[in-house]
Amino acid sequence: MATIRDVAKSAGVSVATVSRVLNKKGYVSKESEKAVMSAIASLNYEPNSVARTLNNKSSSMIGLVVPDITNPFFPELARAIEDVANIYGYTVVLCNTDEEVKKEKQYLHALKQKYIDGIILTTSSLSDEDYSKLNIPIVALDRVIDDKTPSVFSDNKKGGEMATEHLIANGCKYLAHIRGPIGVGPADDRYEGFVETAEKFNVPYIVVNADFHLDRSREVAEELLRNHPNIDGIFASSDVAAAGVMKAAHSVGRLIPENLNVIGFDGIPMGTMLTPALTTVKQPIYDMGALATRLLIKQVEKTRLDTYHYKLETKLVVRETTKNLEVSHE
Amino acid sequence: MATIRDVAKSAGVSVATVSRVLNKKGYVSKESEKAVMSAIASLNYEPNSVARTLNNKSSSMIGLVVPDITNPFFPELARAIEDVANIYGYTVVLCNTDEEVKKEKQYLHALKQKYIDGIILTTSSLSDEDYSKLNIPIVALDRVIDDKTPSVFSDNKKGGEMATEHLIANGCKYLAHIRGPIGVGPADDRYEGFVETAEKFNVPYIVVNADFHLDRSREVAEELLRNHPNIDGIFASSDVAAAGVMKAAHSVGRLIPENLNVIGFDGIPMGTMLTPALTTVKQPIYDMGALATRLLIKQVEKTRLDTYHYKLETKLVVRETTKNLEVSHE
DNA sequence: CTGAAAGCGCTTACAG
DNA sequence: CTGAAAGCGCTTACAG
Repeated sequence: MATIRDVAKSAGVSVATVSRVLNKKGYVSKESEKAVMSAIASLNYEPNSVARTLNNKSSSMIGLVVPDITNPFFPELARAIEDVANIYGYTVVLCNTDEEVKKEKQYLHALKQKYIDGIILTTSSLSDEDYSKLNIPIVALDRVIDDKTPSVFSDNKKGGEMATEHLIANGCKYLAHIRGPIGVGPADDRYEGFVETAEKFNVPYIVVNADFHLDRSREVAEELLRNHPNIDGIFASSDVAAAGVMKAAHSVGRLIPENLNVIGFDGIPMGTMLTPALTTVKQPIYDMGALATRLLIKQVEKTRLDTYHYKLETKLVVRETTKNLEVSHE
Repeated sequence: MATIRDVAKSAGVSVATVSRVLNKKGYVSKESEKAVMSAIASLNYEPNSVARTLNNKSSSMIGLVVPDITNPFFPELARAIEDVANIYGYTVVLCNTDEEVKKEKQYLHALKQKYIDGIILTTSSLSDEDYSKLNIPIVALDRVIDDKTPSVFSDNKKGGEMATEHLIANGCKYLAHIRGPIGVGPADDRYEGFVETAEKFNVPYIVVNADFHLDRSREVAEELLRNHPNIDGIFASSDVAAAGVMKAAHSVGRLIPENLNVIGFDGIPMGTMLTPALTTVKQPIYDMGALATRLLIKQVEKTRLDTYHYKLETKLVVRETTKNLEVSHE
């Protein structure tokens, strides 16, 4: 492969001059530029990015840290991130941490060694100072780390309210919430939205704890439905949990939506694949990923951010697991 | 950050000696080694991987090229790849190509610039020579590129046979196959397995063309079920397509599995989330990814491969969308 | 067993 | 506007 020396020689100039035209930096006479350009073309020269990285301490790579790409919430996020990274000439390194501190540390470390330019964190097992000690631009996605770290997340509380209002508007008289993991910000916010709305409208409700996973949600939902057969509206804290609720309803012989409304949260593609298709509160997943990446790149390129925290709107997507129970009773 | 010079100075040796202990290469006296080790520890020194890469022309990174990580077949593959890459000290760069030649070329190019050590391809839009010209170790995953490129894939034909046999064993008298995209190897093989088995057992069948996507599969399945109401067993070429079939069945009022058996292919997690849970032919997705990565790393580290092409077994996973129709009629 | 030196392929003050 | 030289932080013949 041709190097910058080869180009310099072939163009009859110094490597410094070649470097200048490569980077469009500093003065270069028209003639020199021409000579360099044609040398580059004829030698099929491409600057070596590793050598550049070593000098610039910048690799044009960003790291994406997720708990587990297998969780259906993340692929779309990853796609968005990669898409906009690609537009700006960055490449993305994928890291699954399983929320393990050790793995996360190890990855952040490895990324730093590689002069990674920035990191998008969708998990945060470490302490704030661990992150700031890293001294690499970070954007928090689907969570908030601290005030100084830019973050992108959706309005989970309002989403919880929307879900609950929808159930109530549909005539549900006894609500339940399959709550996500306690202590996880988005899950807590959705819970709050649920509780406040149910109370605001004076509708009785029950909350049961689960995680975001299918099996656990299914179990608790089944028990819930058996013990409280008059529940007629369930808000699950994630779409996957809602799928578990649907299975539970099937087990106990409840018909969705005819005598049980179910609504999820997230808006992942799986929801459309269910039968009946899942009504949900959709987060703008792709937009979240895209925005986070833009913010990160801005930081990398030292552009001042005007806003640090972006709360994006969620949207009610009515599909087939909810319907107006009063109308249907007629 | 401390550099190798700092360590050398602090240990009272030359950088060459430090480098030797770092790489466990060449002779170093016990004493020098000790001095270096403690200098490393006290300075908290870590070798700079970019500088190493520049020298070694090896980055300890591998590229993963997928059409779209959002396709639910890929996250598990990506996870497996990242897991084993991590074990061997490699990091993975994610590239979505949308099967576009231009994007793929651009990525392969960028990866090469970064001295990427190897590439796993789950797509192959380019010509064989484009790949060999790259001159980077490659492993083909879920497809075959050519004889000299190691590949990992599952036994799609046999999988198709298993699916079909299962339907027949369940007493299905009139079969249909929702075929995947024509010309895509795995889809073609599943199709062949279906046709041969149906003919072998002399069971009438219909094949309709679709892609691997939900909507198209749903459409063709709905039309199929309307026009041929006596179809009682459908083999869909992917789990996502099977989800489409389930929606179609629901639309036309067919009950699964009571009077329509449905079986998918892939074994992605979504299948378990459906109600009823999807019977499927499971590919060993994680194992495929893991094996491909091991093969790639072997090549990178110049270990001779004894086998180039690995065809892995698929497995029938009976869940809730199939049951013996004859028994149920009693 | 060890060090001085060249080299990986760039970038960037500095002097002119 | 341009080039010689130092430097980014390592590795690796080579000579001793």
